[in-house]
Amino acid sequence: MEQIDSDCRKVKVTLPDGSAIEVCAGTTVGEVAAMISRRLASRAVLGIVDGGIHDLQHKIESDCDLTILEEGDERSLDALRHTAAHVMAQAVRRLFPGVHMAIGPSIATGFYYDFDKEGSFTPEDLEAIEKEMRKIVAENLPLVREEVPREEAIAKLAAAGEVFKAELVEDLPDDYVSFYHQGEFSDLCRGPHLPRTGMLKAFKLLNVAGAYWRGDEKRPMLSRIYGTAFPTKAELDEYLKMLEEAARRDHRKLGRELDLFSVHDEAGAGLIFYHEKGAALRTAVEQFWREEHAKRGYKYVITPHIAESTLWDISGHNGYYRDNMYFLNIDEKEYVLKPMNCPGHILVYQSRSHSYREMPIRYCELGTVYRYERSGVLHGLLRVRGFTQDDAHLFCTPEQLHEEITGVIDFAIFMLKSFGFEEYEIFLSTRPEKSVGSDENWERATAALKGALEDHGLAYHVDPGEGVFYGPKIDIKLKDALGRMWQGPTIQVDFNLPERFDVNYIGSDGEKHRAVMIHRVVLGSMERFIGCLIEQYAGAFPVWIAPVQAQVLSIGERHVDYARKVAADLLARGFRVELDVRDEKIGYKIREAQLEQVPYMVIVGDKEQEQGAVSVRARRGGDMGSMPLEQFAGIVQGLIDSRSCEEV
RNA sequence: GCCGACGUAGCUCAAUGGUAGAGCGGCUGACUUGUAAUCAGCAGGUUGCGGGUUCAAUUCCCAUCGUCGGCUCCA
Repeated sequence: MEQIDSDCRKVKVTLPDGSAIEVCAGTTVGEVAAMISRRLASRAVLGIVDGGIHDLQHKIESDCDLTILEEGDERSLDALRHTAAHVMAQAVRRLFPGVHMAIGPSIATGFYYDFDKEGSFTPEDLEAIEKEMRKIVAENLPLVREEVPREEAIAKLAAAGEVFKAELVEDLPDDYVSFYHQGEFSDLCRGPHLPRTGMLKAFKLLNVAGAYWRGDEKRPMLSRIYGTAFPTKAELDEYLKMLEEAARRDHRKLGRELDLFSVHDEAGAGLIFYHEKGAALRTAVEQFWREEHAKRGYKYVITPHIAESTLWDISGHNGYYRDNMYFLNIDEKEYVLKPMNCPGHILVYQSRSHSYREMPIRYCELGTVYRYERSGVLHGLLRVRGFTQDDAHLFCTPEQLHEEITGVIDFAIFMLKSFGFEEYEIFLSTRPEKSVGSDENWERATAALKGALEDHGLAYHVDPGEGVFYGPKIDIKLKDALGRMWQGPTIQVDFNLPERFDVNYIGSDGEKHRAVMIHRVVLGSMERFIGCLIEQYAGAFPVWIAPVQAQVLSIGERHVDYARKVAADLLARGFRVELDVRDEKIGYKIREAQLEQVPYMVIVGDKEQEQGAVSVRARRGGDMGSMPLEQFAGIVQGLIDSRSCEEV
């Protein structure tokens, strides 16, 4: 144990095991680690001081709880990646001296750094940068924190031409800002960081991309390099393997391989053509959707795809949504290809008056809408220009709002669960600065949304002020194979359209009252949902939605008639069945059906033909042996009825 | 839309300025098949589309459409 200077001010440091040591005020976290053990000193990377994460060079000035984090600790991952970002920036500065740095944080999957560079980085540049990074790691430079007065920092950065960095400091409220130095490199940074560059063991630069400074398209376009880093090579390799695995699950790849859908240059970007199998999948989902809506008191309506511009003047879309709309000119009149279903549903509602006794009224429609999306954002099925919303509009009294919202959230969660989605995130967006509707209504609706989430015990994030101008909303975001989030179900309260269209009901007092409207989708859109579904199941759909539920395979020529009979029987029972009587070996046919992820292969040869039976092979379980056709049909029907993800 | 990469047979990918090739798939034939690929032959391309440079362009340049990775926005 180190000698403690007896006349220093003593502070008590409590360790996780409850023991405490006394050290002089000003002792660093790293020095405390060294007092505890030599091993800890060599492995320590960071310290948690009273819950806050700090560098080893952080000075302890008062009594505190301290946890020393060792290399590999999950809680040090952010710092590790942030350090990797600095090392990358240092490498870039060495190789491209004229380049200025913007911002370089750690992110959920790694880190990035934005640079202002003439031209952009090439893949060869990335290799060179990575090589230089390894050199910097080998140099094992210590990262040293320095506090600098704000104004001095701004002057220093401005003098160095680091305008982006200077701007960042301008926006910081503190009197002092911190810099981290490693060798010849220094960077404005809040920290914390690993103690030395040598502790960076496993990293990889992944790709380059353009990114606007501060995400603002009016500001300069910077070059962003993405990379990732892990405590160990094994973890990095595992992550890279996961990326490869994700690429295999990519719905665009599977969509082609499984013959589900396509897009065509001739037709235009972002427009989806469902092939027979994709359509079968979608139809299965839709059928379930319709049944569940009927059960919950929704009434299906059908509205036109185009409507005169005047309708969109009333709704206001012609103003604020115009950039996203497609227009048609017919007989010198302007028509709009509908970007939303709401005005149509309102017209249905408005076609006669409604009593409070009828409320709530729930109209639903699988309504296909078209929205202009900028070319750069299109993405397979997940972001398209023509899509079918699984839409519904609920008209209710203000008093019914809470119950309706609760019902919708319940419904949305039920739908996600039915399709095996367990991972999603919920966002509640509250009133923005510019909005319509009374304080009372906003409060009531926001409370209803919040209350419904809490009733369900659902964790959610609040996006303050991120609501739409017409009302608060809940968004549920689904993850794709790569973990990117896509908005699926959404529930939006609307105070605007009821005003614009004068949507009302007759109350018990015989007077007209303003109805409240809820827009909601419980899947999102069919396109996006199907896309997520493909990735969710990696193409191996549960039997109840599988495009082909069973494929009948004949062994030889003399079994063709029997195979046809079996297939016809299964078809008649309502199953989705395909027949393969090609002149091929059974192994070949099985392989093909297997690659297409058909849940059940029904194999018929001499034995089956004699016994009037079928031999069943499951895509997962393999050979299930011979059984009467009736029995097989029963198994499949059972799985369909229970919407089971498990297979026999 | 912006930044960058990419676009060759249905699919996956070769061909770095000199007449475009493979595997899989497709078609035809032979084999008559028992639980993840039988063999042989044949067909298939105005190299996304349009310009330009060149004696000559898949290859170099420009423009355009599309795809991919991001930025921004949204179901």
